[in-house]
Amino acid sequence: MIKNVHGNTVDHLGEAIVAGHYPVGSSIPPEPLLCEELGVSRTVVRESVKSLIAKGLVTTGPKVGTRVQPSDAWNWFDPDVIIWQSKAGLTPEFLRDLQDLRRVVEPAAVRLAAERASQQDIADIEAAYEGMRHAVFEGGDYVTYDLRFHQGLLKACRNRMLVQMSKALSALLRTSFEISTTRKDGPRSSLPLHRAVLDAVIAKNAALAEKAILVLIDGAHEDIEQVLATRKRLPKLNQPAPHLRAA
Amino acid sequence: MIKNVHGNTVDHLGEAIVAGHYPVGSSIPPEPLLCEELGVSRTVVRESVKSLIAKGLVTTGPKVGTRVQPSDAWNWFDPDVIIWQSKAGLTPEFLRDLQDLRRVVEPAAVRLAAERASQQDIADIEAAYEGMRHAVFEGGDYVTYDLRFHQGLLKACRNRMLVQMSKALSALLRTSFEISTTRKDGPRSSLPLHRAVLDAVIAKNAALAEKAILVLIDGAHEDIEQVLATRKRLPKLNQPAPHLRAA
DNA sequence: AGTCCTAATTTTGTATATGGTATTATCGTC
DNA sequence: GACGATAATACCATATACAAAATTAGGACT
Repeated sequence: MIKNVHGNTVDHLGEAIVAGHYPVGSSIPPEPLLCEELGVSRTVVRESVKSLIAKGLVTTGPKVGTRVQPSDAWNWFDPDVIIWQSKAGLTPEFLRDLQDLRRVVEPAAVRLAAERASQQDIADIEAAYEGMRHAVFEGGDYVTYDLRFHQGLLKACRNRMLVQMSKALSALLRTSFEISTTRKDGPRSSLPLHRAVLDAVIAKNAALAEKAILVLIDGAHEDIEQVLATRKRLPKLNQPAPHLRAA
Repeated sequence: MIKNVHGNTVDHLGEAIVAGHYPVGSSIPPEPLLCEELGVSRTVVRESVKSLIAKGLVTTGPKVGTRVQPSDAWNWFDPDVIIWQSKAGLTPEFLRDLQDLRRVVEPAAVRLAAERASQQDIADIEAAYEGMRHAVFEGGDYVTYDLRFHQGLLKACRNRMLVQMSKALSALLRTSFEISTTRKDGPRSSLPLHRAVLDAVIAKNAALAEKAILVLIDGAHEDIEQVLATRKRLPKLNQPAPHLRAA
């Protein structure tokens, strides 16, 4: 799990900031303190902070310190930021935002995919579907293939920005999929829905594909809400603060 | 224009990479070379490279050097990356991707805005519209208010991810607006279209708002294509290579 | 006593030097 | 000719020194 000092430091600081351990607008401990706190050199701290700046999480200035930016200032499509957010905990607001985004992006993307998908794109999606089917009936990693399915759809748009969004969505969807698939019959029941989307894309029927994926998205959201409702601990979980120490 | 050594170095390297000055998959000059080439210390180079890693433009490794990643690996929603791409030149592919994205995001966003916009949101958009009107009839910076108008619409969705997208789109739209508004009657003719969108949002008529903004988007795209057609120099401009030296 | 200007302090910004480590390539041996 | 050890390369990490900038405090003047 250990990679290098820099990566670990960035992750540690990023998680802490996203989790809200440092109040927004205020300064995080100055560099020397972070050094001995994390047991790394100042160079590493500085390079890590530069990475955080690049992701929009903080700003720096002489004497003013390193201030954490308000949450709507940072790059929500950065995979790292999304992973940190997922680790910090899935707030209801976060899930609602994600659901909005899916409903905005995926239907439109599927329309484009239906128009533009190449043979190779369709083959990739088909392979992902096969993986899902295999996982349901004979065991395997369902989530990975589910992700690949949706990524394949986004890739089929042949649009760099939508592909980028698929990368960001992947990090988002992984966490939500892992929740929604805890429903015992979730994967099995969603399988035909995926099939419907794929068939519509193959048939180049944009309208039908859009309709099919909307069913899929809303179903997944419903699953998540049900799962969250059953495992509900706190009605309001703003800072779940798992505070796991990254030794 | 000069800010600090780090920012300039990041910009310089970022622009060079996005502009394609370094072949994809190959290595950029090793750190010592970059130091004397840019006239900065290794510390700055290393911190800058860390920023580029954070934006997904490069990967590093001992001995392998700093390799530029394929273009579909970097964070296209990072404002910096988008600005660099805009500086490097607007390729037809880039404009097509942008047009796709606008058609995907903005109509859906306007639907949400029509449902959720608060009084403050509407007031902000109204103010932006007023700025546009003023710019048209009495002179002023049209593009800035045009941007603010569209940003206001995205903000009205009350969704952090869509807000993030509005930031990215802003960088994109600024360049395209600056092109499309060179058409003498462009702003004047698009003014009523903006008004129609805003009115539909105020009336909470989601369907109408969506229809109105589609007209707006397609009109803008048409303007851009016409302008590009008249100022066409090269049919294929992959690497405009302005190669401006950031002294 | 209040206000403004100046200076000191704190914290980040920049530069340089040094040793370590991992990867790759080359050379030698089997 | 193929495999393994060695050497070179380039990033990884640390330590130190100095500069720049902004805040804060103190002092002087009104």
